[in-house]
Amino acid sequence: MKKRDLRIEREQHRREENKTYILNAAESVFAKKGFSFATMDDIAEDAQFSKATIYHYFKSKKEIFFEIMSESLDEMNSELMSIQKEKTSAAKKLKEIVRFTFDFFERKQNIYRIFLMEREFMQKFFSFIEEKQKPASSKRGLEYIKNYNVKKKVLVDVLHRILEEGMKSGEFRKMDVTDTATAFTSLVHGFYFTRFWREKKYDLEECTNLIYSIFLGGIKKA
Amino acid sequence: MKKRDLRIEREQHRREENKTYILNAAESVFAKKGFSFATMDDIAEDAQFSKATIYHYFKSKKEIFFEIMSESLDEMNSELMSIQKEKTSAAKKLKEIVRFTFDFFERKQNIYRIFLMEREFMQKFFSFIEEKQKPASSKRGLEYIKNYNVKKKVLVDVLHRILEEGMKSGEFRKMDVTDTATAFTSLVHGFYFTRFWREKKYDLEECTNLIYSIFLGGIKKA
Amino acid sequence: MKKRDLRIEREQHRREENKTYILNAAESVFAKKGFSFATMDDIAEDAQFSKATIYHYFKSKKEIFFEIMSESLDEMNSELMSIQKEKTSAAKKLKEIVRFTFDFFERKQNIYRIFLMEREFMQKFFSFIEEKQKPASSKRGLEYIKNYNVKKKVLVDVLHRILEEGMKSGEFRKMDVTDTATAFTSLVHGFYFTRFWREKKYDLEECTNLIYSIFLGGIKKA
Amino acid sequence: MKKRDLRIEREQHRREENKTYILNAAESVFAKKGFSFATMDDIAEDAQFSKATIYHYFKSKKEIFFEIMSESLDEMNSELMSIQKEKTSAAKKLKEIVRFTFDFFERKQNIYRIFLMEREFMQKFFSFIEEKQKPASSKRGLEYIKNYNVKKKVLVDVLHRILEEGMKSGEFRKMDVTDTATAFTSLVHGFYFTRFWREKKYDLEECTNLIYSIFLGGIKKA
DNA sequence: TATGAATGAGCATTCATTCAT
DNA sequence: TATGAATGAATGCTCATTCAT
Repeated sequence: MKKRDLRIEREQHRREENKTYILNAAESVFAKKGFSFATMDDIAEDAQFSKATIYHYFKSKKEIFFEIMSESLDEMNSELMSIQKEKTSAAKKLKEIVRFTFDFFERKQNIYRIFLMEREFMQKFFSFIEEKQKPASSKRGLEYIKNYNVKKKVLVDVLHRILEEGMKSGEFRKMDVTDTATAFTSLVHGFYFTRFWREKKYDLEECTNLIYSIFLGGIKKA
Repeated sequence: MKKRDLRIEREQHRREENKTYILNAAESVFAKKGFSFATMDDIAEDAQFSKATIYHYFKSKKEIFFEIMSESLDEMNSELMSIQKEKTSAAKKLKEIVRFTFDFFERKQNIYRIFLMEREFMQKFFSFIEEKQKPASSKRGLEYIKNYNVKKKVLVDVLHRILEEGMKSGEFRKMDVTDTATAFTSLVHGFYFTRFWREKKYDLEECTNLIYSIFLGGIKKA
Repeated sequence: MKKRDLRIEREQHRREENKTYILNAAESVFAKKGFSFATMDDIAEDAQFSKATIYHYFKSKKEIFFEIMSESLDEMNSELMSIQKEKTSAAKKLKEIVRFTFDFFERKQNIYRIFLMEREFMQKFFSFIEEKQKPASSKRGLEYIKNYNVKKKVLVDVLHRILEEGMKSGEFRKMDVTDTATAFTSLVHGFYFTRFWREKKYDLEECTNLIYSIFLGGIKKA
Repeated sequence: MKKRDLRIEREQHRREENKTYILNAAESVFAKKGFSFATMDDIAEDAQFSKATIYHYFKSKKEIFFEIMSESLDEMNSELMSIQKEKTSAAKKLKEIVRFTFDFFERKQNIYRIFLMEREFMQKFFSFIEEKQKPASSKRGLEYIKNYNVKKKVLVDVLHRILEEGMKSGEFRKMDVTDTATAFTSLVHGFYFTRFWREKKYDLEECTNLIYSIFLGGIKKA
């Protein structure tokens, strides 16, 4: 009995492991080539499996992509929630978020970029790719979006809560929380996005400090 | 002689006109479908020319895309320089830039998005698409990039000058100009990029004010 | 003006000619391999065009197949109608139909076989192939079927009219026309279908006589 | 010893049972989808076994198909021989054969259709499918064909004998037996084959009577 | 024995680009 | 100049069959 259980467990473990290999390979390929330029052959080669085997584990290229996005969001969410629970000032939490975000983006590279452009991407994704396919998969697309929106919500909530804390504690001036959160996100994500635009390169510490200081203090002379 | 000149001139004029038709059609198609999902057939249909004719005016899909980007940059540059020349405070100029940028992005839609993601896109574009093709076109790619960098420089310079003005005049506190310009660009572009992320939608005036106020004053309680 | 017209005409002629080449190639391939085993590569190779060119002329493998069936029906119909108009006895007309049918089948080979099994084939064809595709093409499928049924009707009508003539003229005994036509069709088509079953092979004259004699006189001793 | 025998017997029995399950499942799938559209996955799912298990019992999709055909032939043969042994008139035996055949076809549906088209199918089957494979399996194909021809012979023989009986007894007029048997088979099978062609549907009794009456009496006025 | 995993060989279809007129 | 025709090279996905446990 035990033996059997163990074997099944081991099998399942291997299955999970293989899925992970494929997901990693795919992430790397997507990052290098973007969604449409990445081919299943690329992914298969990178994962060292045959193309057909990839289809054993995932239904389609799309599914692989969504899986990657979903896992990234999970990782991000868990870290953000742990930052929010820390017992420090709101300002420090904001700074931590900036630092974590840059670090995370760096690790996740282009994947996260695609994910942030979402609506445009999704739009294209669903209205273009799916419209050409069986209506059945459209539903699947909607599921992904729903699932995805839920996860995204966490990120927004954490930010709102920290800003509220800071206003209550007097660290921050009273402002509309949503607007402020919007500006914060814009600044952080925008900094990452536009990084290739710049001549000057910033390391993690530098950019954290720059963003933090501008967001806190603005540029106006007191 | 004169007659001949006129004929050539007329011919050239027609040629320019046709190029513009195609460029407009392509812009609309790219905006709707993105670069890779847009097909030459789409563009040809939209422009009401045959596909082969498109190739009489442009060497490739890529060239069309670069042409569009290049023209957008020209338009942007001319406007930014005229803002810079205005005889108002640096703060007001900054606000004008914010407003113009949002308006411009709105008009250019996805095209500008692609353009802003540039390096990532270019990277993919050149290292990936071109590497598979005749080395000849790589040179062409480099030309595009050079031409493009020159135009981009204008944009950065304008910003630097305005910030310097503001610091000199005492409107802004003394900061590193490059860093501050970077933060400004990040905030503005980031705000535009992440717009699909948000539940709340902002109109031109609202977002101009929000960005301007955060950038000027920060969030810290004085 | 004339020149231009001629050129256009010639062009169109060439187009028609190419379509015919492809159709012939496809007919031969379908005949040899059947619908599902026939590949577009086979057809392209046989037609001496690139696969992509085939798609220039026809939307899909399916469309090619339907085109072939449709043209076959047209040919058959025009011949049957001309037989019906002849000024001979009903019995002779029947014999002519038998002869023509065998000859036609021989020329059209397996294509006609597929076409005769129709409902089974179509059923499979539409419910299986199409269900996997965009709903749009289902409509196209229906159009084909409608068009096809109309053409089929001609064949049935001709037979009915000849049998009625024969009964009126006293050549045939009074029977239900529909039933008799059914039996006739069954016998003729059945003879062709089961030909591979048999050891003994029949030439056109032999089988025409056999079928004609059995159908007219039965096997019962008077 | 005895124990061992029982175990082996039981094992073999189970094996036979499983084969039957699979064959039934396959028959149903082939009937619904035809040979090429039926996938081993379909069959495995229907049989509630894993695909690999199917391969434990049968060498290939082809083998499954031939097994089904072979069993059908056995069933048909045993019934036909029992009809031939009945002590009635040749005419009545013919009618019984018509009735049985329609009933049998109805039960076997598309399977029998495929089987009747045999040569065309086989042709495709062997010259096309097999030629691409190891020559070894070609031999296997030949075995199938041989085995199959033997079984088919029974069917032909029964018919010949009945017709001879009828001619001897004076029920039927003197005709070439082979030709007459050919016509009979053509009529019966043809009637079944072309059934989807018809608007009017016939039940078992109706079509038995129609075919019987035409075959016996022909359509000519006495 | 039974099965999940793995795969090679295909296949219909698409698309940027070139060619001939 | 303008265009219909032609095509090579992909591309996502499928499936009968084999393998390892």
